[in-house]
Amino acid sequence: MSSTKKVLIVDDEAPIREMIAVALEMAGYECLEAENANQAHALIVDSKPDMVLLDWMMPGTSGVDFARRLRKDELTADMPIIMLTAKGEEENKIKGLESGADDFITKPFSPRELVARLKAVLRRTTPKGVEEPVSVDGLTLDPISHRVTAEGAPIELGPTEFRLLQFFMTHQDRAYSRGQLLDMVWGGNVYVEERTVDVHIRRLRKALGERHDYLVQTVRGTGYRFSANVA
Amino acid sequence: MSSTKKVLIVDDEAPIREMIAVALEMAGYECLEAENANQAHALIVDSKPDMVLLDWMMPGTSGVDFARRLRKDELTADMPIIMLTAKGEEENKIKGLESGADDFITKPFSPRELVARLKAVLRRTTPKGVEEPVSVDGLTLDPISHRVTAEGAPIELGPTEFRLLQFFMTHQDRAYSRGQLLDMVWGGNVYVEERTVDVHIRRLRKALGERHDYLVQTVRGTGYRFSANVA
DNA sequence: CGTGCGCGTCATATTAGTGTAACAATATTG
DNA sequence: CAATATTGTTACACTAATATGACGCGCACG
Repeated sequence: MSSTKKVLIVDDEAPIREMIAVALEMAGYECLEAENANQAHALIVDSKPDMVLLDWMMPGTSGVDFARRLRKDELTADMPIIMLTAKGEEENKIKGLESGADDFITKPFSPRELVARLKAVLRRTTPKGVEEPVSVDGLTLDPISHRVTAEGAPIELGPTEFRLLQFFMTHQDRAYSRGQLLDMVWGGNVYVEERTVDVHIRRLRKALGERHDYLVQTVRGTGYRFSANVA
Repeated sequence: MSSTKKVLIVDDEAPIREMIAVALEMAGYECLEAENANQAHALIVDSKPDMVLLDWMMPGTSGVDFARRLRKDELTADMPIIMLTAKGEEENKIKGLESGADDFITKPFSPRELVARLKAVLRRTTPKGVEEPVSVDGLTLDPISHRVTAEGAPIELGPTEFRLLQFFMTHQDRAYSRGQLLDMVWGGNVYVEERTVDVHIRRLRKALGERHDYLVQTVRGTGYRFSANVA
């Protein structure tokens, strides 16, 4: 589990992106850059960064619009966003936060401030459901220790099954198509057969054993669902 | 699926277009072809494809320019675009994304990859309608979890019955002919006996049980109706 | 440079869902 | 009430969708 966080910087001015990137890299972050909304979107689905630094003013789709767009799509809905804006536009702050930004920084800012805020947001958003253990009917998944147990007894899972189960446990009672599962669990830029999902479902069920395999439910003609309720 | 997607292939080399078209048609897409920007533009306005496959290198207006042009026109601004380019031109990738392409494939590519990418792009650009649960007299259908319950107790439905019920619950108090139901629930381009509808109505009623089967009402000489009010 | 493990794909088995036809029941018409 | 039109029911062959087991490949680790 790589603990280096990926940050996507979206700004139309290359020098600014560069400056920020340097600051962040010195602080141990990995940086991606995009100069407009479309490019940013492509990179997000592609590389799944851990957070987005978004310039307020951009030609084409503005930062706010883009943030809103990200919030709407489930795939990116919980992506942390920090808005960057020029000074003296306090009223924008309102709109920025409304649009779903997690924080707001006005230029000019010091690298130290940026890193500090970023850390804060990351600390605040990352543990949200991501680092907390989840458990259902005696089945527990602990993201921190990367372990799954049934009534305390450990369950062996391959990496993919683990991610799959983690996704399921954090998105219960929802039917997902194989395609959606591929997007969410495998990642945006892998191209595998949809049937592969079946196989991993199978492996997951087998690993869960009779006691818990009812949780992974088939929704015929649609996909799969994880739920503690039968049928 | 219900609606077959139309894909416009723009490339100046006919054999390549043909190859791509064959691959896509096998995967169940409908294909349009154009060999230059003008022709492509005409087809776009004319047939409104769901996405465009655009060759990077073309005589006349190049792929990038054309993409830009599409992005500028409001009518075509959100048309998904996948760029095709020759290998070993990584820096083009940047420009491709800049110009607004949603994805980028370098030749040579396998048909499988092409189809997979296409699917992915289509999946993430097709906005999913926000689906709220509907409920009538204790009967609830939740599109998200893909579940139907009567007073909380789950009801088993096959895919077709599910769609049928979903259609009914979102179009209540209105009589539909069997033909209309076939169009709406089965999809426009399938040929099945109209009496098949009767059978599925029967199955639906049976699944709903005595408690709720009154909701599905026969309109003699016309078809069926879903309503909480008794006729 | 083997070796083992996890992953993706295939081929095959299994099961669930569909459409049709045939017959029963019920309404409609005159 | 008979004759006819329409809908309800059921059984069944057929198809589509999912489950399962096996295989080979690539990669990390020794």
